Amino acid sequence: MNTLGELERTVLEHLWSVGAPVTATRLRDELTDRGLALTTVHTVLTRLEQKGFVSHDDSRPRQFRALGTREDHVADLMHEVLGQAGDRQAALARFVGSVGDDEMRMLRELLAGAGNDPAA
Amino acid sequence: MNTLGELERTVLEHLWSVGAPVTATRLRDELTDRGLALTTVHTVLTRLEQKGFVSHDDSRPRQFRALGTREDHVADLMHEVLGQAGDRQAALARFVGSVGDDEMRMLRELLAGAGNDPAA
DNA sequence: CGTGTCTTCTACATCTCGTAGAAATAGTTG
DNA sequence: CAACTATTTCTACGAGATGTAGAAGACACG
Repeated sequence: MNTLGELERTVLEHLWSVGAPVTATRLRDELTDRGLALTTVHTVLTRLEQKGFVSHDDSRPRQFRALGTREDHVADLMHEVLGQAGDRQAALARFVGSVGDDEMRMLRELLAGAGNDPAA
Repeated sequence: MNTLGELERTVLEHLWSVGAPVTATRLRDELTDRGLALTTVHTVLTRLEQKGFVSHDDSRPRQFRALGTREDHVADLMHEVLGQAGDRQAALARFVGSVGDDEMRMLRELLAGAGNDPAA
């Protein structure tokens, strides 16, 4: 399922935050703290691509970009997780029951906005 | 995070569905399809215990039980996942936006029931 | 065409997980 | 209590995932 390693997540996180296509070199330079070799970055990017999180064009210094946003990804994961529950309603209930006040308000607004016609 | 292997999940799933403490022997017998050795079951139970999902008493044929329910677990995971989002609201929005009508209704009811005082 | 860069291949160490044998422990029964 | 059987704990190993990168191949530029 959520099969992403530490480094993979870090790299993907960067791609998400940058929001635009970037080169492997640039990624390596922005992750200086880890002192990674350029090839390492490439390997990770390739794996992320195989997993469907990233894609690259064929321009010379290859440009890598994330497919989808972090929020989309999180929403997807939430659905996957919810799918594991035997009783979805019970799980949702506990989830909703344990969100903070802020989020609770937020949810109400969101639900108010979404197609709110019981008899569509 | 959600670090549970296939077999680990299966066993935990069983513990959840049984709802009561069970012995390793019984677990092995209920998972006949996998033809597991009793020691394998023990190993898995031990690992699940180390991960905080299971506990056992010290009666002779040890009784293992799941800590928490499946729904609680799912709710927890949803929170963990949501925590990964940079913009929680955006993530929640996408999540809510992609739930089916049934779930949507369900959510409305849940929110209606929960402490609904905007100015507590 | 040579040189530095970028990309792809290949490799390896570590960790997790499935799986279980061997050894140690503890009741059970004569 | 001794022999036996059921349990539990230790230890191990193979496969797959992930972090990490060297070596080799492909390219553009002067």
